[in-house]
Amino acid sequence: MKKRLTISDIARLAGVGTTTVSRVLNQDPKVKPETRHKIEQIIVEAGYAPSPSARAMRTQRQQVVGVIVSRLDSASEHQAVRGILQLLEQGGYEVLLMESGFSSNKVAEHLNWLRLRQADGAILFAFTGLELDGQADWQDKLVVMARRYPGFSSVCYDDKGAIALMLEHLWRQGVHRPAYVGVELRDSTTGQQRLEAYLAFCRERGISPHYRLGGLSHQAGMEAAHLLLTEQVDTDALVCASDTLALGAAKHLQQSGKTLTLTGIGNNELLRFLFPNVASVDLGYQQAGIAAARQLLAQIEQRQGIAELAMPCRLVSAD
Amino acid sequence: MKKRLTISDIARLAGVGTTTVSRVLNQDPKVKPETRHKIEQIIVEAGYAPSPSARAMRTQRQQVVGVIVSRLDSASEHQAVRGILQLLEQGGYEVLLMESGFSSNKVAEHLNWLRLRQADGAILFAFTGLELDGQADWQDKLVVMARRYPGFSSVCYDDKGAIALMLEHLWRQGVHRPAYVGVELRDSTTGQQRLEAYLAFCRERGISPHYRLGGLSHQAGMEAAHLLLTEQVDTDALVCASDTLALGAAKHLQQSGKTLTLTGIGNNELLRFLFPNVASVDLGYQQAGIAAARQLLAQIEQRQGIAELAMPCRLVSAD
DNA sequence: TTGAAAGCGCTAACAA
DNA sequence: TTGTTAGCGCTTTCAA
Repeated sequence: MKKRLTISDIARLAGVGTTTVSRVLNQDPKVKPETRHKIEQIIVEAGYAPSPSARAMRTQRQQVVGVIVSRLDSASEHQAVRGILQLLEQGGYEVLLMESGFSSNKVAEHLNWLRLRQADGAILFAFTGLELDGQADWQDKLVVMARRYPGFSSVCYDDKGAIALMLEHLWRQGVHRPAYVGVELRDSTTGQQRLEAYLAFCRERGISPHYRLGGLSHQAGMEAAHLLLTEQVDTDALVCASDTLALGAAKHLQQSGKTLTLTGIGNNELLRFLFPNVASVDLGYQQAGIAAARQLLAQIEQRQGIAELAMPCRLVSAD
Repeated sequence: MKKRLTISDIARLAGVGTTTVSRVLNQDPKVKPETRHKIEQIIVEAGYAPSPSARAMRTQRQQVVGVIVSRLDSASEHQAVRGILQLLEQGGYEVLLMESGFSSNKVAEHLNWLRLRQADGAILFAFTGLELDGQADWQDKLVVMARRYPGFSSVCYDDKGAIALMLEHLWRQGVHRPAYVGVELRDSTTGQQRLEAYLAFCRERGISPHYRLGGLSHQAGMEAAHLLLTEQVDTDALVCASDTLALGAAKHLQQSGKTLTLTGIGNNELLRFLFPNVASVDLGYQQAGIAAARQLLAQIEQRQGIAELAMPCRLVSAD
C-alpha cells in the first residue's frame, strides 16, 4: 500500500515550496518558465494528481454538476447526455447522472441532494408537469433542456420547425392530406407546439386537419394510428410527433396490412432500422447537450447570465 | 449569499464540542441519548449537512464509485444500473456513470481516471475483448458484470440455463427442430456459452443442430435469420441468443412473410411490444445490479473477499 | 518570482 | 460521556 503523493512531496522533489507547485498546477503565470518545466516534469514522472477533495475544500468549488434525465435509456436524452459528458468532463467537471422517471418529486429530491452535496450546477431534462417551485436558488446554475422555463436558462428543440419541415417535405412529395399523431396538450413542446405547427400548416395550405392526441408511448402511437385510420377520412400520410409514436403507428400499419406514408421526429436508430422508409427529423440532441453544457459552464464561471437557446433541426429521410 | 453551516456552528448551537456532533453524525454509540437527540434536532432544524470533501479528506475515503457501462442506453445494462444506483446511493455513495463504447482503451482511461480521483471502487460491464491487464491494483475493489474475469469479483448471468430453459419450453410446445441465431465465439458468454447450451440440448435430444453466428446487432439478427431460412433445412423455430438479434430476425420474418416461432433472451421491453408472441428469458439484470453493488460494498468495507456470483433466470412468455 | 504559514471542515487520538 | 487538539492536502494572503 504505497502512500499517495502530496503536493509537498512534489515540492520537496523539485526543491521548491508547495506554493510554487500549486501555482504550476493552477496555471498561474507568475512562475519562471524554467521552474515550471522542472516541476511539470516531476509531476508527470511521479504520476502525481492533486486531491480533489482537498482542493474542493479549500476553494469551495466542487467541480461537480448533476444531470437529471427522465430516463437514462431514452435514445434522445442519451444523445444529449453524450454531448454534455464530453464537454463537462473536458472542462474538469465531475458529472453525476440521475433519473427523474418523469416525477417532479424525484427532481426535487435530486436537486436537494445536489444542493447538500454543494454541486456547482445542474442540467435538467424537462418533461410534462415539471415543477420547479422553491428552487429559486438554482436559477443561475441550472439549465433546463427541451423546454423553456421562466427564470432559468434553457435549451430548446425547434418543435414547430421540425413539423413544418416534415410537412413541407411531404407536400413536395405529393402528400396533400396528412393526418397527425400528437401528444396531449399538457405537454407544451411535443404536445402543443408540434400540434400548433401542424394546424398552422393545414391553415396555410387550406387543408382540413385530421389528428389524434394521446400519450408518448409506443402503445399510444399504435392506438392513435388505429383510430385515425378507421375514421372515414381521406388520408395519405401519418405524421407522428415523435419516433416513439411512429414506432407504435408502424406496428399498427403492419398488423392491419395497410400501406401509408409514415413519419416521425427524433431520428431514432431503431425506427430507422425496423422501418427504413419512415422519414424523421433530427432535432440536434447532441448539439443541444453541448450547448447546454457550455451555457452552464459560462454561468458557473460568472461569464454569462441566463439565456434561452434554440437548436436547429434537420430532415432525415431514406430518399 | 448565506454562508454554509459547519460542524462547529452546530456544536455552538447545541452547546457541545464538535467531537460530539461528529459522533452523532457518524452513529458513534458513545453519546448520551439525550445529547444525541438534541443535536439531531438542531441539525435537522438548521438544515445542516457535513461537507463531503472535508470528510473525504480526513478519512481518505471518498464515498465514490465508478460504474462503467458499454452503453448508457442499453436496455439490459440500464436495468442493472438501476439496481446499482439504488443500493449504492442508499449506502451513501456517489456513483459516477461512464461509457466504454465497447473499447478496452476507454475502460483503461476511465479506470485511470477513477484511480486519480481516488474512487473507492468500480463496477465494470464486460464485453467481448475486454482487457484488464495492468489493472491489478483494482482487484479487490472492482466487480465485473456479465462474465467471469480471473482475479476479480464477478456477477454473471446464467447463459447456459437461459438457453436450456427456452429450449425445454419450446420442446414442450412441440418444437423439435429449433434453429439457433448466435453470436461469434469471441464473445465468451453470449457467444460461446449460449451456443454450447444449444448444442448440448441438440445432442441430448438427438436432433441435428442448425445455426448461424454473427454480431450482436439488429442487422446481424436479420441476416442470420435470412441465411438460416434460405438453407433447405427443416426448421420450426428460431431461437436467438438475445432480444436484439430477435428483433432483427423478426424484421426478416415479417418482410419475407414467413411465420415461425421466434424467441430471444433479455426480456426487452420494445421487443415485447412490437412482437408480443416472441418469448424471452429474463436474465435478472436488476437483481444482478443489486448483487454487484452489495458485493462491491462488502469488499470496500473489507467484510469480504473476491467472489463469483451467478444470477438465476426466468422465462417470459405470452402464453 | 518565491516561500511561510494560516486555515478550509472534518475525524480520531488522547485526555479529562 | 465529552472536549481539546492535531492534522488530512490544498490554495491564498502576506512578506521577502
